[in-house]
Amino acid sequence: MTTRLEARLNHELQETAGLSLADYDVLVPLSEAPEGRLRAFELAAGLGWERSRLSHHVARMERRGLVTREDCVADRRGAFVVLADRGRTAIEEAAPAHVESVRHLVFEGLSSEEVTSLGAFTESVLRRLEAPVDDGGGGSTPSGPPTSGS
Amino acid sequence: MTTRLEARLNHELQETAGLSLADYDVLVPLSEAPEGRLRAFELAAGLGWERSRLSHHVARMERRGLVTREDCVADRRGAFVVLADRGRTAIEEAAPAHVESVRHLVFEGLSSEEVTSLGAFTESVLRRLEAPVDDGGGGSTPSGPPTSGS
DNA sequence: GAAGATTGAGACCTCAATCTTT
DNA sequence: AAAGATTGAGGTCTCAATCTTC
Repeated sequence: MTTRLEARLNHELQETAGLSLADYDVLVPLSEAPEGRLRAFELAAGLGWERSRLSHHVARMERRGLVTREDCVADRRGAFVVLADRGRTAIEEAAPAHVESVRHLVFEGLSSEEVTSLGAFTESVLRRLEAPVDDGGGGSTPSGPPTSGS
Repeated sequence: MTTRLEARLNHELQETAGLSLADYDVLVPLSEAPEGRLRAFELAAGLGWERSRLSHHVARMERRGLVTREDCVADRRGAFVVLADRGRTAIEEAAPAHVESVRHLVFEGLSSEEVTSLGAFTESVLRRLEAPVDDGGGGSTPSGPPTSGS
């Protein structure tokens, strides 16, 4: 279900403003940041993305004129991702319809209690995902130290 | 959340039996089908996949010896996807741990009413996704017959 | 022409290696 | 050595042709 939902939202954004869902996810925090700039690692962490993914994605977005990259002077290893005019325009045009679409497809007809319990559910799954991997199926190792292998 | 959940399940399957989640999804219906054979279009429809996606994926799985393709004699346009021995072995080895993993990560601690209402939620979203796209943002078409076009 | 299937191009994501700076 | 970031390779998915058969 979530796969199809994302596909649908992706297509709507594509037709509305020529953005993918991933583009949208990148543009939102940028548009809310002071001066439309964020350090790459902060952006990646906020999105829960790998650095590498952000780097590739920003490269593609840069080619399309949605964002720019700038070197960071304070920490010369670092880089900023900066919202470009085209990016600002695109996100401002896309946002209202996208928000309404999510409301309609996902939240319509849900009571606020249902929304709350849905939120609690996703939180509980996320907690279990953060928890250390306890090997799931093997079963035969009683309680020894984790085998470092493979 | 679903993205991370899928990533986790994907990794566990990979380490358990060298399968991706998509491989698993293909192998399950095959292993339940008579003689381990299904027409490609049935398999695709059952999975909710595009034909093209299935074709690419089956090609990769065939290289790894998990499935085979056979021409259909009754309808010479068609093709069967056939479960190979390696595929049968892989799915039988992977299934128990995978099922347990899903149970643990997703359903653990949920009451049966919560499971029911979660199911109802996903169904209602799916229904809205099936429903004709009503254009979301434009708003200027009053109420005419649905435009037949794309 | 429509249905079943395949193919190639392009976008996307992950992993491991790499480079620079701290 | 560790942190920030980039790069290339390889797997994956979508879209738009294409091919064959109905």
